[in-house]
Formats: sequence, structure tokens, C-alpha cells
Amino acid sequence: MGSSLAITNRSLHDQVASRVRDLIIEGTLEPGSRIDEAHLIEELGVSRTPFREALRTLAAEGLVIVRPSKGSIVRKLTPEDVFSMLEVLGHLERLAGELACERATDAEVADLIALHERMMACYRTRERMPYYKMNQEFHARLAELSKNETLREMQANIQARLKRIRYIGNQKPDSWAGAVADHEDMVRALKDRDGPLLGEAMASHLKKTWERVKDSL
Amino acid sequence: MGSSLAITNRSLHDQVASRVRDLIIEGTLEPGSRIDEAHLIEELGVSRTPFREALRTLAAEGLVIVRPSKGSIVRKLTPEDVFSMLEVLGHLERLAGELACERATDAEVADLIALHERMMACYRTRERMPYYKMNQEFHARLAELSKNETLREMQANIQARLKRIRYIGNQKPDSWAGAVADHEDMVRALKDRDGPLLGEAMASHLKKTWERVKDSL
DNA sequence: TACGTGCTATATGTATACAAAATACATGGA
DNA sequence: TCCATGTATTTTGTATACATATAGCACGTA
Repeated sequence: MGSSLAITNRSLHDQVASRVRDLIIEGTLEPGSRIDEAHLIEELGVSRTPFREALRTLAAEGLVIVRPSKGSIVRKLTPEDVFSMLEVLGHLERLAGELACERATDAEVADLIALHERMMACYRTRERMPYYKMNQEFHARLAELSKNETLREMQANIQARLKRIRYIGNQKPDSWAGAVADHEDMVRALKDRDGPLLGEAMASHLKKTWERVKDSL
Repeated sequence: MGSSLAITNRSLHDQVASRVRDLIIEGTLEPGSRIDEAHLIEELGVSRTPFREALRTLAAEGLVIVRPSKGSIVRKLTPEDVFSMLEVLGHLERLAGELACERATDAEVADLIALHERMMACYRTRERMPYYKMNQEFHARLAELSKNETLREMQANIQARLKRIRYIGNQKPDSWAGAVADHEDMVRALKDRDGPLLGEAMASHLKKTWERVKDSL
């Protein structure tokens, strides 16, 4: 089920929004740089209408800033922005951890732990990119296990805004090692279904993320 | 400062977004109902382009749902939606309370307490509408005092989604009395700059809000 | 040379026109 | 009568055209 024989239900502006979102997250469109409408619609092969609608969506998501009559730019995060996002994210994920311990099924917990094991395998072989992607997924999946849709949505939103930054975070080997240790703690607490402990682990993990990241801003 | 002599910098889609947002919040556009594009652009005196851009913004904010090729509807909150929002909001405001105690200036605290006093005056004379508005402002201002812009933004977003619902909340007299008691607790903790206590008060206030509201869904 | 002024080019904002899809309706057959 | 199919009408989606605002530049003046 799911995809089956669905053709192309998504409207153009949805597709454009996804595409441009990716361009921003992966850094092809640099933070602070102007978004050249004429150039991008050429590239994407669409007209201005769906493109501009997509921009409005991304603006509401906080990835883009529209300056009336002066064009749009990719939002550039100040250190204060990043700090405030990590502060909030830490508390959201604390909540997610607590709720997940109460609400997730055993199968869901097992799945998440399996993902963790694969992450650890990547760490041992120092494959940064796969590790990075699995890490994003780990946090997103934990938010899902809270069975709280609003929490999942907010977590996803902040995580998207921070994606660029966090990739930089684990550049230094000992930072990476630290993050891995944090994750071991989380999984242990999750296995035991110790909500408060997992919550603490999440919050502390994100506090440390700030330490790991702040110098590269 | 602020307004000074600025003429009209806001673009049409911004104005339309604000206008329609208000129509949704105040209930003129009913939850679950179709948004009649042709009719509304006539009413607002704008063309479809800025109107549709505004719709995309509201969709990203979670107030509107766009169903591809089938038009847009005002999002109708299920009880689960409301519960999940209040759960998250409770924890966000707990954080806001803790941070505000640490970071707000004495003057800011005094201002907020003054607002509280005015709210109480409205309660004594049973002026529901002014009370309701000041209450919204109270929570928004507390979020500001956290000096965390992300927190302020997320709080505002969830509060906007819930506005309709919460107006219903204090219909019953004893519910209203309960909310007032909660607020007295908050202000006491704020006066003492007791962060953990204020945090607890906020979280508990929003848990009770669910109790107050759930039957009218 | 430095600054201000007005013009031109370009980019942005909005309206309209055209295309495609969905819905409502009517007609015909079982 | 009920359902199916085809057609008309309405609504939504996208492209383009037009209007307006901004920014860059050349020129003139102090």
C-alpha cells in the first residue's frame, strides 16, 4: 500500500517547496544569499506562480526570509538563533523521550534500537554521511513514538532549520565520540523504558550539541 | 518610534494572510468549511495570486488544509489534536516560565504583573472578552520574557491554532474560577522569581485547560 | 572629487488569461 | 428506480502580461 499506482498527485508548488527546501538544507543555496527567482524557475522549469507560493511556505517554516519588494534570502542563523533553537529542541525531545517510554510499542522500540545499532556500525567505520542521516532519522522517529503529532511536527520543523548547522557539529572526532556516548545512554534508558532518564539524556544531549557546535558559527 | 511615518510597506499577501487568519480565529470562517476563493477575493478586493499565497502561509501555520485540486478548508481540530497541542504547549510554557524567572528584568516582571491585575479586575466584573484577550497576551508576554525567540514563535503558533477552542473553555463559571486561581499561583511564583515553581504552575495550568475544554469538543 | 539628481534597467508584486481537473447534472440503459 | 456513462459547469492550478518599486548608473553641480 501507500505508493501503489499513484501517479503524480502533488501539485507543482508542493514539489517546488520540497526541492528548494532540500537545496537550502544541503547548502546549495547558501545562508544569507539572495534567491534568484528568474534563475531558479528556469532551472526547475516552472513559472513564477508556483515558485512564489513555495517561497511563502518556506518563509512560514522559517527557512527563508521575504523582504517586501526586495526579494527573498536564505535565512542565515545567528548564534543566538541556534542557541534558542537547541534550547527549545532539547525540551521538546525531553518530552518526546518521556512520552515514548510510556506510549511506544515493544516493536517500535526494537526498531529504533536496531537503527541505533546501524548508526554505531557507521561510527566504527567512520562513515560520516550515513551516520548523520541515521541520526536525523533517530531523533525524528523518537518524536513519532511520543504519539503526539504536534510534537512530531515541531521537532521536524526545528530539526530542518538546524540541519545545516548540525552537520558541522561532528567534524571534530572527540565531538563525535561524545555524541555517540550520549546515544548509548539514550538507548539504555529506552530499553528500560525509563522515561525520566531518557528525557534527561535527550536534554543533556542537546545541551552538549550546543557546546559542540557553537565555535563553528 | 516604531510606526513613525512609514506608509504602507506590507504587501498584499501579508495583509490578506493577517485578515484571513483573523477570520479563522474569530470563527467567521468555520472549522471544516470550504474556503470559497472566488467569494473571499471579491470580499477582500484582491486577485487570486496574493490570496493563494496567503493560503499557503496559513497552511504552513497549520490553520488551513489545502487538498490538491480540491480546494482549501479551515482546519478542524480533533480532540486528539487539541490534546497534543496542549501537551506540547504545557511544556513550552513550563520552559518559558523557568527562563523568564532567570532572564526577565524587574521592569518586565512588573509590567506582566500589572497586566495580571487588570485581568483580575475583568474577572471580578465578569467581562469575558477583555479577560480572554488579556489572557492571550499574558501567555504571549511570558514567552517573550524567556528571551528565546524560537520559544516565543512556537508558543505563538500553537496559541493561534488553539484560540478558538480556548475561548470556549471558560464558559463554565467554575472553570473560569479555576483558571483565575492558576494565574494567581503563576504570578506569585513570578514575583519570587521561583523558576521551577512557575514552570510547574504553567504546566499544571495547561493540563487543567485540557480538563476544562475537552467536553466541548 | 564628492555628492545629489534623474533616468534606465531589472526585479518584484499583482492581475488576468488560459489549461486542467473535479464536481454536478442529465441522459440512457438495465 | 437505480446505476453508469458522458457532458457541462465550476473550481483549481499554472503561465503570462502588466504595474510598480528598487537599485544601479550616468551626468551635472558644488
